[in-house]
Amino acid sequence: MARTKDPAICTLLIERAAQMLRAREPVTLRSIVAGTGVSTMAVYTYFGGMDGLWRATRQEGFTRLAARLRAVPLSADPVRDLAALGAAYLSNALVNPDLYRVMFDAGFELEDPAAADATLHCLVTTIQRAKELGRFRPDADPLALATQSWVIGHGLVSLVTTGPLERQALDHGAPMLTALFISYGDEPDACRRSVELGWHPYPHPSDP
Amino acid sequence: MARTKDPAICTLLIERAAQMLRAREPVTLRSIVAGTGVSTMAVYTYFGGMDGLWRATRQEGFTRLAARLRAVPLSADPVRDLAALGAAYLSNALVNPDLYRVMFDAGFELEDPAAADATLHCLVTTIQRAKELGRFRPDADPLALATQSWVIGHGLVSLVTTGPLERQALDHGAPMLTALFISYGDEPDACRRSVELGWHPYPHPSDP
DNA sequence: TGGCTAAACATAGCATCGCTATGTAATGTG
DNA sequence: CACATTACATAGCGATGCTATGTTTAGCCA
Repeated sequence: MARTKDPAICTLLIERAAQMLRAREPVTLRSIVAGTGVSTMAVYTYFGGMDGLWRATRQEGFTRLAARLRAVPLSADPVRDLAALGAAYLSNALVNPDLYRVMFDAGFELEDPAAADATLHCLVTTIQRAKELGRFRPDADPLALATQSWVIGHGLVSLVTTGPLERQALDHGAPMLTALFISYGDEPDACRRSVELGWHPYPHPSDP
Repeated sequence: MARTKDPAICTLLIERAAQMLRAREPVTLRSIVAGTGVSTMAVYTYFGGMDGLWRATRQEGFTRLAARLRAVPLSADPVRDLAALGAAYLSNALVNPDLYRVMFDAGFELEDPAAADATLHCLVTTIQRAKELGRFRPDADPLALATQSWVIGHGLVSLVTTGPLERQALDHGAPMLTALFISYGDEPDACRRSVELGWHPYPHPSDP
């Protein structure tokens, strides 16, 4: 055989793309490799072209999202945790809005589709836990509820980051999730308390 | 003065852009004017560049959406009508998914912002009507409920058209809207009936 | 250990992109 | 009817993503 690909360069290019994305600079083939010492061909040997680099960047976005969701401290109250997970979802998207946009760009394809499923599964297990504690109806479909929570989170983030809604509109998340959870059988008063406890809609300034 | 701009050419260019968008062809300056007899400069005299043409296309998207919402037949049941409006929103986005994507692209700016507000106002008036009939609580905020309905519709459409969710996931719209309306005070059984009556999630093959 | 092979990487150039500078034709007005 | 102003065509510029080609380096086996 011959030389082996340097994984450091691979992550360097993705990191640089994400960084330029956040800086609102145009992400072009030549601007990415400028200053790194590597040539434009690296993008092709590593990712097969710009499309591949966008795909890898999308994957990076899901990786960061998964890390952020995994960092949410879980409690004995799964409904509170669901709200906390939703808030973390919003927080992640607001910290890297451009990375989030790339994640859901046209031509949605990942090299590792399990990464996207993992984030949903994170919600599903928490919903399952809520069911076992009798917070939701026994016949509640965890995947359906997880999907509907996702729809709310994505709808909010998407409309806020692209402009039509003000940042303050994120506050709608709490009552919307509350309405959704109640429709799945949770007791209204307890649900409101739990969601209020878990809901922290505004992002930390930190950015992992 | 001198020659006056030909509005026919203006609409022709927008129409062509929307058509190429739907055909999944790359929308480039030269490909747009190819075959029309007009030169590339027309895009600059009419729209000031490609950005202006995208902005005009975005506006066209809102115009079509408004027409579709206005075409929804209203009934004596405003909650039914809300569901019908939501379904029409989904229908419009599914018929022209690429036009819909352009509408909410980064750099959200319209030459006529009232067009976007008009669609929301369409929901607000129906919600107001529901309040007057006692379907929602007297202290319900119509704009908040309209915004939250929008979030659900946009979240669904966005996740379905970009890939992560299957088309069948649109069925989540009805229970989500039901949960939302109930949280605003509607009587559960009546709400379910109304939403079911108004909900037609799948688009007509026609495309105005 | 050393030579062969294949993969990683650099360089140069191509087609095409959006855009602008410049020239021409057409139209409304005095 | 002549002029000035605007619409539109043509040509070309810098920059884009990508590819063809050459060079260098790393791994395998005799």
